[in-house]
Amino acid sequence: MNARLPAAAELEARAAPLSFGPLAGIAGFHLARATVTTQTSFQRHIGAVFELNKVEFSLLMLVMANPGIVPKRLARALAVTAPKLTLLIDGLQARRLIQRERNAADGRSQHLLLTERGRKLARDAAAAAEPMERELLSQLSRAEHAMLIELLGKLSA
Amino acid sequence: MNARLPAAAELEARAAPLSFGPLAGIAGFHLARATVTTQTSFQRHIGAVFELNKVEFSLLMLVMANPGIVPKRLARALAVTAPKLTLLIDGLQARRLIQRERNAADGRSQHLLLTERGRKLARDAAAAAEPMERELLSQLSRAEHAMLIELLGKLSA
DNA sequence: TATTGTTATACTCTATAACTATA
DNA sequence: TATAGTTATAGAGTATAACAATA
Repeated sequence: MNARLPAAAELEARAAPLSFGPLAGIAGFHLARATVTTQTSFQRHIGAVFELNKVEFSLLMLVMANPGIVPKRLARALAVTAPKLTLLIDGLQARRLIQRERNAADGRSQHLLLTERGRKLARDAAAAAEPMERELLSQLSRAEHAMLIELLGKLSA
Repeated sequence: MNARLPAAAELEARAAPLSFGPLAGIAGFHLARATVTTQTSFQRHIGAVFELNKVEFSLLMLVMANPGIVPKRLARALAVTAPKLTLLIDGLQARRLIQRERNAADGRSQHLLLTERGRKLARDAAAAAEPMERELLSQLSRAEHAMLIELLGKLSA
């Protein structure tokens, strides 16, 4: 026995390697595992720094890239329900990062825009995403990274 | 205007295509989007049929492939906390799908095993995963599917 | 009547700490 | 004193239905 290892790590090292069984061929399972890695990385590079969760970050990026986007479209792009989106927008608006604007032609709908503060934070957060992706590139070559994104795109099309 | 389209779909068709902006190059964003697809497919092929959520399914697969596995290891493999795992095991045990067994050598730990019912359900659910993956293969070639799993594996390593 | 967005409510998931029983 | 697992509790995320305003 190796006395330098704590009990749990020792047991782990001795144990038979974990078998994935039928999960080995299931894309969704590997997707979920990979998400743990990207989520941890996101949290460190962006989440903790800008006090944004993954969906809030994506929301800001989409409003930045599509100024005036209507909530309905955003809800679908982010795969969140309308009530959840209302709360998300409420929160970001309370932080003065985005603002709602009434649609003059149709009083039911609204347009979303970044405030000046929101634009600055969105730019900074987008910049912080670069080292985050570089970190992932340490496990993937640049070609693999591009290939991964392409394949994932085919799945969500 | 095309009167056959409902208003929302019509507006959507007319709107500028959604720009991903900086999200376009962020693997985690595409991971989240692809997960929507795999999750929907999982729900239809397995979740609804066997009344299992994603984690319960993975748990059964891992216990099937690694009989006698200890909860601690399972918690890490599934990326769930120990308290959550307790509740998951409670639920599956109440359905008589898995059983806990005390470790004779160390009374603190336990081993997990499928019951006869659990084995049958796990086999059936694993079989149902095949058409599910075939459905994904309709959007990906077999080579792309294998490549995707390999790349995801590198991310979670 | 249908649609956009909101409010209300309940349910699940997740995270932390405190506890037990064993070692 | 440390570890495996459990219980308790609070917080966040998610889903549904019911609603108000507008079309």
